[in-house]
Amino acid sequence: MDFSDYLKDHGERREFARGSHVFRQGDTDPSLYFVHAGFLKAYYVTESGGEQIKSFLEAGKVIGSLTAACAAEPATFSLVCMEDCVLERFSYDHLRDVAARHPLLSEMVTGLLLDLAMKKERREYELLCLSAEQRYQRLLARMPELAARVTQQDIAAYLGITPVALSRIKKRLAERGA
Amino acid sequence: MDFSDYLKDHGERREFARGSHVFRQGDTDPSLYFVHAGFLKAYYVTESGGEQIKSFLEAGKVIGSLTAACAAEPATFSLVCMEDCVLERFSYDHLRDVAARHPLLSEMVTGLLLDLAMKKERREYELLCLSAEQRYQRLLARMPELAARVTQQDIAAYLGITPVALSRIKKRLAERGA
DNA sequence: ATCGCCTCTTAACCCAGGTTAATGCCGCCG
DNA sequence: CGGCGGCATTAACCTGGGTTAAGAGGCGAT
Repeated sequence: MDFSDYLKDHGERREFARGSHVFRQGDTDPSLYFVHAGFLKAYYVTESGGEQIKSFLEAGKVIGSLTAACAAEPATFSLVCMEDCVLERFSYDHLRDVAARHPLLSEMVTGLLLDLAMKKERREYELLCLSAEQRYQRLLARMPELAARVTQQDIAAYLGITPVALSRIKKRLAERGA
Repeated sequence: MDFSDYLKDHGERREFARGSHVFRQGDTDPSLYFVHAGFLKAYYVTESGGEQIKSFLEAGKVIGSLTAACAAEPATFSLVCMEDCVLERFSYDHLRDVAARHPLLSEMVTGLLLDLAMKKERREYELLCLSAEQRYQRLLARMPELAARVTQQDIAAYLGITPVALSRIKKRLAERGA
């Protein structure tokens, strides 16, 4: 039994329209979601009302609130669809139960967590050690299709800056590059 | 078999003097380390030569380079002892092998990864959404003993700012608080 | 004791990014 | 068709943090 078998047996297929929320910051939805198709963003709302983007999710990714799924605490971020999406809903607790009897699945779970931890670590490095300009260039290198798919506002919110600052950065790069 | 049993059977006890490195950025040491006693810092060296601290490690924590342990790539950070340390060295691959036959241990491994992922996520949130001043206050709240154990330079490097900026922040807080 | 080294603080100046606001553009809706 | 709302860009001004440098303890070594 591998992950796609598990989803076939125990996943609940759910469709979301562009713009609709899967869950919101503060909700206690303990589900995880596998992205079949579509494109989503996970974002924090800061106390001053600003929106900062935690990550973009494309087909093939798994997403959900760790705090809600594993610690029974409210989600620290919101998840919204930027395109029409097809998700497969499942429960982390249930997956772990089943994985306990299926080595292949179990390996996949630790692989998932490992992958998540490494991604977060890379993001930590970028936020801690790189300038906004360097983060922008890395983002373009890693997700070249992103520029077409999302607004400058969202790219800025991912980088942790304002759209105004991003516009300045692009101008700087264009001048230096040309 | 639980984790302390595993360490007893398969861990290699190693002692490090204050100031010595366990591994350095770029090394390919695939080991993980359990901290028996002491205090360490994990830090990145940026291209401009600056030092940014990824995390502080106290007794009871597990640390190692994910990239080196799981992806056979060089470590992205260095690990140095800030006090004399006693570590227990083990291999992630081996632990996973053994865990495959010991449910308790296996649960402990996923718990470890989960804990790591949640910590990284919190740090990501702080770096993305909070000001240096807010990060400083949170750090004090979370690790009140830290101020005594490390220098202002290290606290600043953890926050992602310079010691000069940290000094200014403390002055601001003192003036506002008084 | 004193020298040297290191840490912390403070000040002066600089720069990246935040804020606000104006402009132009595009797409949508009536 | 015209109007309107959202997005991107640009400019002007402000602010937090970086940089450099100076001075003030603290402390171990000679």
